[in-house]
Amino acid sequence: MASKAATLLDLESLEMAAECLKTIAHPHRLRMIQMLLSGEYTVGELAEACEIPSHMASEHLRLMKRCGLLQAERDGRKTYYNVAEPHLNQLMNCIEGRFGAA
Amino acid sequence: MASKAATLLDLESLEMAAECLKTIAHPHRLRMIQMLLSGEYTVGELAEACEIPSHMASEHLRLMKRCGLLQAERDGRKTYYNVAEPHLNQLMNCIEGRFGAA
DNA sequence: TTGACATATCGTAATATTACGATATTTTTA
DNA sequence: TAAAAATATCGTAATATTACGATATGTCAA
Repeated sequence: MASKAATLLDLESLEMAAECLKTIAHPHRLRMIQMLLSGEYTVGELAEACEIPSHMASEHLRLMKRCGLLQAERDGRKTYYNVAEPHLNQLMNCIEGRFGAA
Repeated sequence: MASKAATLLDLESLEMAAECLKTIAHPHRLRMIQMLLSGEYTVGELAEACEIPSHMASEHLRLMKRCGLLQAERDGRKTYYNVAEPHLNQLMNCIEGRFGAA
């Protein structure tokens, strides 16, 4: 536990944070993140879980990869995605704590 | 510490979560939330801190109030806003942990 | 009541996001 | 090489969001 400083973030950091949150703020993307926090999945698997065509899943994944949330690893003709940003786990815990039935 | 269940949220919950995150995902709104986590502020104070006209601050605050993140309390001709959703504190910690210089 | 102050709402133009059909790329198998 | 599978990208129409001037509402003080 380091400095639990109450310093306000500067505008530039807030803009980056906002862009990142905006990327996460989509039901299908939240579902994908939730799945990926427990392991790797292919585009097709994620698409099926979200009940969307795989080319749309691919696009969602591209956006999340672009801002550093995910990373991809190709194996043959499949692409496995996984979580690149460790803070996503904590963030998802917040969301589950707020919106989970529990 | 209750059930740290890894259950996936249903689509409806994810949609609510997404809408909430989308509301937060804006640099001025993040700044307002960060300030409000340390106490009450008026529309004018928040507007000045964000360097935006107060009628725009009012609009941002209305959106955050609408989805239950904030609540307002009028005192004379001023309106004091404060945090209504306790999870915001934890969520902001995540964001500060990720984007703070620290 | 009048004027000033603080906040809220409306209308709308500019911009951003989303979904999705069409098409392209990469890789495996026949 | 040809065909199929798995992803990725492009173009664009529909929709949503944002900023902001104009205007309205509510409150206080003279």
